[in-house]
Amino acid sequence: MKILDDMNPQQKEAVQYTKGPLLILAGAGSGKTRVLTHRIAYLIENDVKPYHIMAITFTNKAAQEMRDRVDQIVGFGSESIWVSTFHSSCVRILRRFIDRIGFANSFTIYDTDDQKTLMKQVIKKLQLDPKIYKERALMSAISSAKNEMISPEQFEKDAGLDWNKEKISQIYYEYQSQLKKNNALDFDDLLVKTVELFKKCPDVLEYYQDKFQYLMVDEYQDTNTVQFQFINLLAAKSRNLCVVGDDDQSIYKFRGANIRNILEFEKSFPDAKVIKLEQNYRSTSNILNAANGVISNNKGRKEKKLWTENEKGAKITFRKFQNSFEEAEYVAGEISGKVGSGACKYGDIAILYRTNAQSRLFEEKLLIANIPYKIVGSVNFYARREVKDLLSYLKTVDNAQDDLAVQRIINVPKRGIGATTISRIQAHATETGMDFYGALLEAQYIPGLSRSLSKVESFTRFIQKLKTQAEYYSVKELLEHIIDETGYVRNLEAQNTDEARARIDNINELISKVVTYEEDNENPTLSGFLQEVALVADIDSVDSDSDFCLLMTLHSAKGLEFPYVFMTGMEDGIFPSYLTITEDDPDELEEERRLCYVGITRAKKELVMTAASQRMIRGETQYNKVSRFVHEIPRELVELGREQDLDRDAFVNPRKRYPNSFSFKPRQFTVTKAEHLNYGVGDTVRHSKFGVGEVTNITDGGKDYEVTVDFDRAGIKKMFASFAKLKKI
DNA sequence: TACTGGATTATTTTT
DNA sequence: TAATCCAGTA
Repeated sequence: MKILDDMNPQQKEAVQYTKGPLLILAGAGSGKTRVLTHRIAYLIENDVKPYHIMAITFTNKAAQEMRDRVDQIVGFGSESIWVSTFHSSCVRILRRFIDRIGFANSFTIYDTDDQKTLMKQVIKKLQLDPKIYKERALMSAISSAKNEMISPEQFEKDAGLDWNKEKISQIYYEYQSQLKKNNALDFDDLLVKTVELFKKCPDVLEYYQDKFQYLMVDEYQDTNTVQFQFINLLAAKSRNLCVVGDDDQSIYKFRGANIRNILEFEKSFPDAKVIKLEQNYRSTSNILNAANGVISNNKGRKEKKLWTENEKGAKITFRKFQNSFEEAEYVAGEISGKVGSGACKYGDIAILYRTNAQSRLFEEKLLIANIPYKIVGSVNFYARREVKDLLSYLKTVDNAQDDLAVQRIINVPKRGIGATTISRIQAHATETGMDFYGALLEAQYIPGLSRSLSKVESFTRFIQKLKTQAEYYSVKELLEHIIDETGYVRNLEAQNTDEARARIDNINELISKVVTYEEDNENPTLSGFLQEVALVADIDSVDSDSDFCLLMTLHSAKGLEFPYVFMTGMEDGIFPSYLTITEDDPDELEEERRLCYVGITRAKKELVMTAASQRMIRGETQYNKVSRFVHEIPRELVELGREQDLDRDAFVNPRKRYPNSFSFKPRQFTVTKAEHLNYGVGDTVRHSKFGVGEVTNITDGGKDYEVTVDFDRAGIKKMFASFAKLKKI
């Protein structure tokens, strides 16, 4: 049978063990995704109906990949398998049944931004001092409570006489009641409400238990208590539960992940079969040994030893720099060198860092070096201001109960409806118990609005008109109509700044996402689009075919692999983070170490680690030592620039530099060449970094056009057309 | 009501 | 550093 071809004995066993609880302890790069996909294929070949199969992955991207791969093996039938993230599975269930626990099925989903806004309103409403009650802290307290399935009632009981906790429980109550009033759920609620639904409505639970007779959970080490309950409830009847995970890769404790879920799986399921996948197919043995060296410093792991038949490969490169600018220049230089020499393409390379803020410098240097790159994470596309504004219009049209959306756009663009007016309307809404939009509709009965009344009325007229149009317009038409009527893009155009242009680009991107959605779905609806959009992560849209260097946090890199990996900012105080070191909590440090392990094991061929002895952190210069994790790599596996780089507390001579760091010679690029350029010699063009300049020369380099531009500010630059994205002006 | 500039403050990681 | 907040002004 071809499903079992090219599999090692453990993998085969995992694929064929389909009945009863199964724990697959899969080390990094041991082919667990392959096992999962082949397991699904195996089930289908053995007459399990695809709609009886559910697989939960960490990202939508992983889900899509899994589906594609199953399709390839089985040939067909993958569409009716549920492959999705915890959150999207829950949304799907709740859309159908949440009315059974008192919500409307058209509920909206609040992202972190919305939660924050709502929390601010709660604090205000309860007349608490925002200096003492920080929304961030409150949100995380409530989120942890939800992850542990603690209701406001329970929270209050647990608080006992603790005055502070008692206060938080009040906030928690109010926060939940506001959500309910807005017919909204936050991310955590998606899980909590689903479990609640299952518990309150046994018939619903039974329906899904019968439906999902074969369950698979990927990245099991990162599940939290609610997720654990969700899975347990679903699997309780069939007991065909297969979980795959690696305790060494558990990196989401801050999000409530409970590592005990995997460590104690055999306690919850005493009859569980355990299969270990310990052969690594991904990395060279040097990389793997470096990873093993680091992770062996952790206590409380499941016993396992990863090994590989792969060749030794290059040593781990470690370079230390005077400051973070040089670090970024070095990385850019190395990338130019590697790609220039034909060793690899841009898409083979990833730059990883601990915090999103670190991406900025790399972005700058890569841009100057003319290296195509993509930043994953930082600000989620759908969280950008212009995108959220437009989505809020759509949400208002779709579900006017969502007060936050209405309030967001009521004065965007400026309509002369100010804070005073809004709070008058809000007061009226609270008094009468109606939602904000409802209050807007009867603005004429609200005293004290005077001059703004007409403005409010013209706003509601506009929205009401949109609502009518929504019935026969496509989502794209509706969106374009909104953009046009509000003059959103025209306003941005008038600003004529780089930032405004970037925003317009994002809006166009949003329109094309709408188009894609409408093309891909048989029954595209406004609600459907909004729902799809609410749960996408930035990583989901990363296309593996495109030739870009990827920049992302170590967390985002989980589940991915790259031939060449740069782990940057390897400094105590950055990674492991300052907080971890100062709090002196061994558990926290172990989590950081696992993160380091995840980073190292992303690399297939070469791993480069860099550090800077001086770094600007929020306007302050910090001096950091080389990360302890670097020291934990067996010394013989590391290739150093200078011997003293690894000496602890070594003094760094600022004059000494690396001669090979800066090699931006013109090179062949492996990018798609534009058919023709929409500018020519003599035209004035704009570059996102260098500003405005005049094109002085264009040569056809075969794979791409090489354009020479004389910039007003930056001087003469030679660049490749497909990446420089010059715009004629 | 809108806008400006100065002060303040926050920082891990994300579905 | 960068985002956000707040007071004062037009």
